[in-house]
Amino acid sequence: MSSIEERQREEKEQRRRTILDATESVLETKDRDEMTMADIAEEARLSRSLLYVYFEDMDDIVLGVTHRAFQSMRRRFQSGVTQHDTGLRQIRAVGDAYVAFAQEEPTYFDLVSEFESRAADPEEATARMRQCLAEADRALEVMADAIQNGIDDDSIRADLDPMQTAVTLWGCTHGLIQLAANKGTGLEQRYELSSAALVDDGLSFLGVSLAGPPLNDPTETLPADQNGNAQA
Amino acid sequence: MSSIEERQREEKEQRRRTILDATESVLETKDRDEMTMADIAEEARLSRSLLYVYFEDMDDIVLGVTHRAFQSMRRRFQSGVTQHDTGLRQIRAVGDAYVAFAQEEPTYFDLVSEFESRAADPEEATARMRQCLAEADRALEVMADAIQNGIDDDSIRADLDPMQTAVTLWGCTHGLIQLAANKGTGLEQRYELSSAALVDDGLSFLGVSLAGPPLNDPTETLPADQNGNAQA
DNA sequence: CACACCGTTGACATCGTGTCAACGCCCAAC
DNA sequence: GTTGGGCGTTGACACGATGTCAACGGTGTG
Repeated sequence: MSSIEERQREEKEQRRRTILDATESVLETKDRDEMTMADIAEEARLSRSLLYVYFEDMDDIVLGVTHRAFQSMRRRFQSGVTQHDTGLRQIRAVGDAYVAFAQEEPTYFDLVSEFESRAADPEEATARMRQCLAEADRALEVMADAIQNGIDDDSIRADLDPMQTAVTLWGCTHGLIQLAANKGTGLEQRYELSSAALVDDGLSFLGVSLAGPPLNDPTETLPADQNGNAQA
Repeated sequence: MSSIEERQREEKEQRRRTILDATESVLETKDRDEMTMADIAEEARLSRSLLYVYFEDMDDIVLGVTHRAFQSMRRRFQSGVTQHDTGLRQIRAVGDAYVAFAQEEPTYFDLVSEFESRAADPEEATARMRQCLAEADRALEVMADAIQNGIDDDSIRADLDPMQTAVTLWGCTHGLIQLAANKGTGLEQRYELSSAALVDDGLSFLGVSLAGPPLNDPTETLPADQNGNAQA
């Protein structure tokens, strides 16, 4: 009986994968909000009702694909880190990996974007949402580790908190790529700015602050914020 | 007859404003994708059909409110710039203004976020979409001017292209605030990072690169990208 | 062989959207 | 003052998408 249950588990998991695969296919040609349950069902060659057996609703399905997206992203980050020596180069490799991720898997990148632009309330998140958050955390850990490496090998200034800096870089890089991807064509023809150069130079720009020189008194060159604190 | 036509124009414009006002009210409690035409009509005390006389569809209405959002944002940017002297302080003021914008008018900020996350195809954009793009461009001009001021008064390094840097800062700042706003509570309890400190420190972090020192050879400290070019 | 279980499906009720014909009101002309 | 046309306004309709439910069929079990 265990083998039967096991087979049933496997078949169930296989069908789950089939649905997610179909959803990915549909998302390659259609936008997320113009995709319909019927589209997914047709692509998966299943009845529409069956989708509701394996997933709560379309949000749930999309979150399943989003989880795959975060996995792919984290793997790219790790791969980038392991190919470089100094911490600064490692964190730059993460940025380049993120750019490649957005270019080569635009569907995944869009899902990550959408996930990031939605509020994730503390602990009332759904199970599949938590999966995504966990994977995103692992990606952040990879970045924080690289930053710590940089602090240790002196390629990154030591007054930075690794995790806070990782979050900062993640936010900046994401915003930069998203802007270039969506408004890039418009910017290119209005201001003669190449999207590729924009993000590459942008990553270098961020790198300056990582290695850069707020050695002792940043308030001298930069106005402190309202609270009076200037840097972590 | 001109007075009659004029009155009709005014009434028409007034009704348009009424609809946009109602939409804003609804958006303060409901998310954009759970808002319905019936909600707007009820809030505006009009019949649902009438909405289609003044706007194409809900996207069109939302774009109208989005235009207001961009206007408010640009005004805040300009106001921030005029209150400071050096270019570096001006651009920092724009960042602070953006943070205040996101905090004090979260509905507007969400609309800007959504607009930025959608692809704006070159010249097949709708009229109201172009209005938003134009307003965003004006905001970018404000930033670029501030950066140019900084280059002129030596508070910002001179090897930066003002417009490209404006776009870069805009993307980074937006990504940073969006991340803090949506994932902030989660980050606070998992890593003891305050959202406010995250964005404030993040802005300072960006300021470092603006004033910072890639004076002659950035390729020495930073790995060049695939194309071999390092900085604008 | 009969029964029970589970995966699967078509059909239904509900809701949101966009359109259309019809109604009523205001102004102009006769 | 009465008639007619134009315009703002509305209820009703058709369509499409969603989520649920009862019913069907095949497989393993007693």
